[in-house]
Amino acid sequence: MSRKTSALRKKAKVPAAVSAGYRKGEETRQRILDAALKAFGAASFKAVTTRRISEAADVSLPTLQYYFGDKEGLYRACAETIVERYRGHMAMAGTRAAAPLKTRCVGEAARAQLKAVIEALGGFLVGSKEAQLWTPFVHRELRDPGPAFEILYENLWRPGVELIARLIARIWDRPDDDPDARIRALLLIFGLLAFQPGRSLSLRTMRWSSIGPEELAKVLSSLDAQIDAIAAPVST
Amino acid sequence: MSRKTSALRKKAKVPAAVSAGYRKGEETRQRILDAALKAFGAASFKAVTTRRISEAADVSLPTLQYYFGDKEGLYRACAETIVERYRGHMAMAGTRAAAPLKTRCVGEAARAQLKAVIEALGGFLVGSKEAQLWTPFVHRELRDPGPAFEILYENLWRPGVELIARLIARIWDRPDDDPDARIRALLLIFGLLAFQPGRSLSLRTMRWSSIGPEELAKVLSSLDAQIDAIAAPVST
DNA sequence: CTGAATATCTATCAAGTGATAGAGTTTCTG
DNA sequence: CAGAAACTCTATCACTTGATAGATATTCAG
Repeated sequence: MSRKTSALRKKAKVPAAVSAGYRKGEETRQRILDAALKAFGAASFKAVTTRRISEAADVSLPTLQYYFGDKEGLYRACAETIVERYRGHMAMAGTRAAAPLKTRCVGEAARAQLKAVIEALGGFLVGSKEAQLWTPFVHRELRDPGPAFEILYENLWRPGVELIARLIARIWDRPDDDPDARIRALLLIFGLLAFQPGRSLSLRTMRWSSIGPEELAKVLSSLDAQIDAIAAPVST
Repeated sequence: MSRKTSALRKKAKVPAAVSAGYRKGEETRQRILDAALKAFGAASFKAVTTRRISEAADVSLPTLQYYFGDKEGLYRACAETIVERYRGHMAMAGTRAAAPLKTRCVGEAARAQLKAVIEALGGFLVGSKEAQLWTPFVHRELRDPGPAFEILYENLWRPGVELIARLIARIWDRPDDDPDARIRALLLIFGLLAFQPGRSLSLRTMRWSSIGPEELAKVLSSLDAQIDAIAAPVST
């Protein structure tokens, strides 16, 4: 009877795998997912072939279909996995960051919080080995929306932007959904993204050979300066 | 004998077309190029099929090979075309912007220049109908380098970053190649890019239905504020 | 230990892809 | 008006790709 684990498996035609009773191929499923994550991180949906993934995962081609229905299902599963793992990674920083929103922190307190959030985000994006892998996937999908857009937008992008926009709004002592704060948040985040999705460009521009703690520190310092300089806009 | 027009045509096996003496299919070549530009703008290299391009250009498949050798040649030709047309579009702003570098403009003068450049760039990226088309192409290629990376990097990215970095350096009265200025330039440019390559994300975030003159003005206003806030960094 | 559910494999398919061969058609030079 | 060069087309190939069929192996509850 094999009940589907989580969400509906695309066409549900082959709910397959990871049933209730006994499992063992769960490991296989994970192996495939890892290979897919790496592959889709490195190239576009079309450019990645299911065959190569199956080879990397050391399974036979049909095994992919068995576990994920079709290529798109696998792709979607990757997005879900990223969201899950991201939550794990940012748990600490996330808690530390979401809290002050409930609190009545404004002005300088918000500014400090914002710096902390940016630092955490920067540290994750640049420092984490896994992020290195997902980032291309996430941004490729976000920039030209595909089957996984909604998942990533709702669970990664939106919460992130929302958080930062609110903190900026608090610095200005404005309502949480202030449009100017949103713009500012976008500018800030995309700036940071220069050093991850845009890493290859930044490396060349800066004549760095890699972005380590030292380089990251310089970037964060620049971002801090930018945050320090955030003052209430002239008009709305 | 048909001598090749410009650069070596990939394998030069089929230098073809656009020879010296008489031509007429130059128009066809252009038609193909336009179709390819649009196609490669909308999807990745792999995702675009030469057939679809040929259909859009209303020619037969082999015609593409005749003019551009192979798919990659066509792709490269697109990059070259973008560079050319970009030069045309930014001629005024470019001249207006490159001049002050020779001049001994510093401090506030440089700041004003920087604003002008950003405004010009923003206006082009968001306003121009063509930019709408190229931007995805350019950034996809720049973010994960393909056959056209060098062309685009050297002719679009590098000059742009260089210009802006220098202007920032002048605001600080620092040497032209100041690393902090470079970082700042990257942050600034990527921020602006939020509203073009990252357009779909920004639209959703801002709850805008499009980015017209009104929206652009708000973005530029925010960028201006950011430029106004550029003060010499604490340390190097 | 047995048998049903699960897991995985070896072909094999049908569709689509980039590219070429080679024959016609048009276009301009002399 | 030749006739050579440029242009464009109709097949057709060789190959890749995602997916399925159907047999086989594995696993675990009882």
